[in-house]
Amino acid sequence: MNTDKHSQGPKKEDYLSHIAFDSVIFGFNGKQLKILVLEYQNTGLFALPGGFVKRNESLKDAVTKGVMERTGIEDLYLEQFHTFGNLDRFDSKAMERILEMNGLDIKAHEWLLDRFISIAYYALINFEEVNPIPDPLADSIEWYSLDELPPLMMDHEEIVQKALETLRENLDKKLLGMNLLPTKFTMKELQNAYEKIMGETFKRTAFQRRMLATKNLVRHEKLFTGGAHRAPYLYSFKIK
Amino acid sequence: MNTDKHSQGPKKEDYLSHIAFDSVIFGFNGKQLKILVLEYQNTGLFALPGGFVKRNESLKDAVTKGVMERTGIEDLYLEQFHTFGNLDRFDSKAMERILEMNGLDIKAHEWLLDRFISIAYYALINFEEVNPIPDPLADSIEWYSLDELPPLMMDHEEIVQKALETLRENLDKKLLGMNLLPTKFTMKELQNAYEKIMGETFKRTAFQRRMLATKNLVRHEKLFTGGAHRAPYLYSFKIK
DNA sequence: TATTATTGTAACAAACTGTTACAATAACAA
DNA sequence: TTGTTATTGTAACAGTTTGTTACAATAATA
Repeated sequence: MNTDKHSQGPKKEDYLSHIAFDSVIFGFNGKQLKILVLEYQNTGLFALPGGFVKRNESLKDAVTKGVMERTGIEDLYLEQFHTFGNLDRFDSKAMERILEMNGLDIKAHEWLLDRFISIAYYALINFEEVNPIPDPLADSIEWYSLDELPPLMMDHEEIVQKALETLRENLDKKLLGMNLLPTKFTMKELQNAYEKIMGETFKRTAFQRRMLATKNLVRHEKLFTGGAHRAPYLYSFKIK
Repeated sequence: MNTDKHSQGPKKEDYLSHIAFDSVIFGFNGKQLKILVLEYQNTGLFALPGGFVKRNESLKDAVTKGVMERTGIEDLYLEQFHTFGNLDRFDSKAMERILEMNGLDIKAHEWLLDRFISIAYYALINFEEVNPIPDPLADSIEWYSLDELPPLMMDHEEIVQKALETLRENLDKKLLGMNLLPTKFTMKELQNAYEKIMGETFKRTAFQRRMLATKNLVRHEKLFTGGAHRAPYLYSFKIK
């Protein structure tokens, strides 16, 4: 029996039909904000990492497992932000091409060509801690800056936009405890994260005061980088 | 051929399997905040109005149509707030009972006993403008205050909680143009709506100043109610 | 010990919020 | 007409938060 990854795709009977998930995985390294995009084998098609929900697993578990398989990270910040259910959101031609280029039998995977409703989640991680792993059907997975995204298939660009909007709305409430930054970080790194996500700049002093006023930061030792200037303190988020 | 409403339920082939929607329909009349709850025929089971998505209609259209069928309102404020996908969220025994009590053949409707993922929306309407219409399978649909809800089936109480949380978070951003209030309303009615939704009281003068500062209200003529006191102005939301 | 680049805070002003006070009504009664 | 009562619309003041500028406190290096 051929167990090569190209010999068999997801089996219809294992999954809930018509239901998919997509994930917008935001990565930050103290300087740049990027997202993970995968490219399907020989098709020139770019897409968000996604998957299907097994009949015997919860939606949340399916997404957690899916994102873990791409990033290797088990304990990440995941937030559901929207479910996409337009009629025009599935492109059976593209899916057919992906199956074909992966040597998968189209008849056996016909259920994948049907209409899907997709529940979208975003994740936040520090991309320097991650070695992304491609989808079984994809041959590459790469970090892309938001302003240098390749054209994404189906409605995936709309999904990214909505993810960014939601992240911006939630930033003040939910940046805490998330993994976008290393455990300990400087105020400048935190400000960079805010600025890259919000797409605007902040005054250093006001930003510092606002962050400290939240009482959600713990101050640690100073960070000596070798620069000829006063060393900044390191901070971490309080676990609530 | 029997066309009685009890003779046939939704047909499997018309709908996307495993996908449902539920709606939390908030109503306000200037004084009280309520939601619509329906009771299934002879079962003692209470539930949120919901439905399924046809294969050839968008998710949004399905929900809009569903809510319209219960309320008669075509043009309402609808917002998707969460998708519920836990394993324990479907109770096939309850569904079986509902089918049975409606004289529907269980075999023919077996797909309804399977696992469903539900996309939840909330709607905002002025409940004095509405004559709720029961589900084909339900025998009553009634307005209930949030603090006097009957026990709801499955995870519907959790859905209501999450709807209320989301509504509270969105109130300042999205109260505008919604139909919770009549087109023209007094500042007191607006304050009542805010207080009932947020579950807290506000100082009259500060509330009035805050609302006027948003620049989203248009002032109209005064409202003479016959009360022995200065008459309040009427306001409406600016259409943006 | 001076120089340079940053960081941490203080100080002041401007904007926003909370609270109190009070004048301006509508309806009604004397 | 003129009080009386209940409620509404604003102004005034205080307290709090936010924006801006200024400046002292370092780390490394010359």
